Amino acid sequence: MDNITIARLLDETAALLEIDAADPFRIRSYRRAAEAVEQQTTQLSTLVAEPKQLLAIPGIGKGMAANIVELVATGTMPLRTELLTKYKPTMLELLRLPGMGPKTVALVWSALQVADIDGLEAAAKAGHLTKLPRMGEKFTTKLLKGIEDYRKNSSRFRVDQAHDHAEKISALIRAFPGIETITPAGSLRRGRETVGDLDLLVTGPACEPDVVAAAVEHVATLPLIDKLLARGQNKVSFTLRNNLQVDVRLLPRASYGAALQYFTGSKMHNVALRQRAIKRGLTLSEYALLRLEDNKIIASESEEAIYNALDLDYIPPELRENGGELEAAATHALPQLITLADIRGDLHMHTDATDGRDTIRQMAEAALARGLAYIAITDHSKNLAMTNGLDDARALVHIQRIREVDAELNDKYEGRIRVLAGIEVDILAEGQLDLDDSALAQMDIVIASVHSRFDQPIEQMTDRILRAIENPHTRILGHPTGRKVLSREAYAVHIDQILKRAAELGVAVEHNASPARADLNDLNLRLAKQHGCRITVNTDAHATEELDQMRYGITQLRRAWLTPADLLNTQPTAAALLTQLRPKP
DNA sequence: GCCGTTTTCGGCCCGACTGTTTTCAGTCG
Repeated sequence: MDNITIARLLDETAALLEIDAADPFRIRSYRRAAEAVEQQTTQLSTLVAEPKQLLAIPGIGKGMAANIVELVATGTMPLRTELLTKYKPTMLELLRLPGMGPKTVALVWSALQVADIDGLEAAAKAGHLTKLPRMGEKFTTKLLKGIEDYRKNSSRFRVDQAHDHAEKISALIRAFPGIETITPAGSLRRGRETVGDLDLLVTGPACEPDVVAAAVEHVATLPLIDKLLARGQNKVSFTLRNNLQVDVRLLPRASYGAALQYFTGSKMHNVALRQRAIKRGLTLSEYALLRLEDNKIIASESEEAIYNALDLDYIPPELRENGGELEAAATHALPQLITLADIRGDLHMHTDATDGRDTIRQMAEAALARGLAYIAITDHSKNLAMTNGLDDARALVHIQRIREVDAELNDKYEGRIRVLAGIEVDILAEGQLDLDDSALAQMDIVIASVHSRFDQPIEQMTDRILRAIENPHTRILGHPTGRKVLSREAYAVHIDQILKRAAELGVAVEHNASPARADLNDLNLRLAKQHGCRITVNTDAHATEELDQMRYGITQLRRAWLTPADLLNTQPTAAALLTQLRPKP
């Protein structure tokens, strides 16, 4: 049993305890243990013979160590087994629906014997829920919408998770001699926020037709395969334990480019490309670009050769959506897309002063190691009580500390990294910020973000954000997307008004690189560019390694055709950046 | 259930917002 599975089972147990109305602190220790297990780099299953080593992990005590030993030995543990006799495992899924917490899940179970999503939907439609305490018309409507959204999204995986799986699988495949290149294709390569399944294209000497069978055998017997779906001459399909489907194709060098092009898509881009080929007397397939009259191979080894043979500049995968990229490539008018190296600073991150894990200095040095020239430390303000958010007094002490670290590092690294002092303030219901102007006046960067749910009337939410950006201290509007309670259409109207006003005021709009916030980001970026907004891409990191999430932000920016000039934090220095922000009042 | 001790048990991140209330429980961040 691997750490991920142990963590999942502990987390599930926590959820079941919640439904069982157990001691909240006991629940929390199961959650914390799950997190701790997930972060471990060594497999705990190799440590169970030495429980002392388990106890060394913070958050794992005697009881939890016994649980882990039991899990590894038997696949389950007594508490979990006991809870599962009282409740159904499908109830865990109900907790993922908006408005459904442990109390409500327990209620519909005891009152209606409803334990899964289909049953809940039926009960809602039949009007059975309104008979229950605290559940009325509005709740039912919202719930049905939530179920619809959940079904739409639950079969897809977030890009960062898909990326991690791709890395893990690739490492295992690469262990086979004669494998040289493994590239994830499909929507992952195009930089979509979510992917349906994972396409891995593999090539190298071991993939040539006469020897490929051995490599196929290696792939079909990988240890992480849950269900083997299909196994052909050069293709293996399987699912992982989390139901992610993986298609691995082993291809000879000669047709690798054509295959990469074909399986990267998108479908619409490929259709348009094949039409272009036919007009030129050529035909494009997953094997090669051929001349129709004599089947002569024109190009197949590389994507560049294929695009060039069709009189096109090379089109980066992120643009392949049939959204004008073919026309632009034909006239040498493709934009010089932003790259990770263009990003010089990151303006949104947290430290151990609130809900981050690392110190100001650690964050700064990690940023320097990633080639950044400046960062802003922007911890939470007091309204986010659960994060230990800063009140005015603590915020002022904190920026004092930031300035000290900035001075120290400025000396130590000769100005190669600068640390700006900031705060991420919360936007309250009436649109006011939750710290005093006198404190905000001391900050280099004030990010105003909504943290509550987007389920109040949308006009009210729009109004709330508009008021917040009118505050002259607001320099950046943080992660404007909220949670996915809104329809795309309603969100478009809402964000359009906000971005228009932000552009007028000179308030920058944040593109949050964290994949957890990726919903609706494409709309934000398109409209922001349209309105001439200043855009900044930030990680919102809570630990040093989360600074690496910048790469996901970059692909989304590339998908929106953004160039370095479209972004604020491509400015070379902190001083240059500050001149680009809305002036302090 | 974990932790750090006053080594035996008390403390453990808290407050805004919603819907259905008629004074608040539940969810969420």
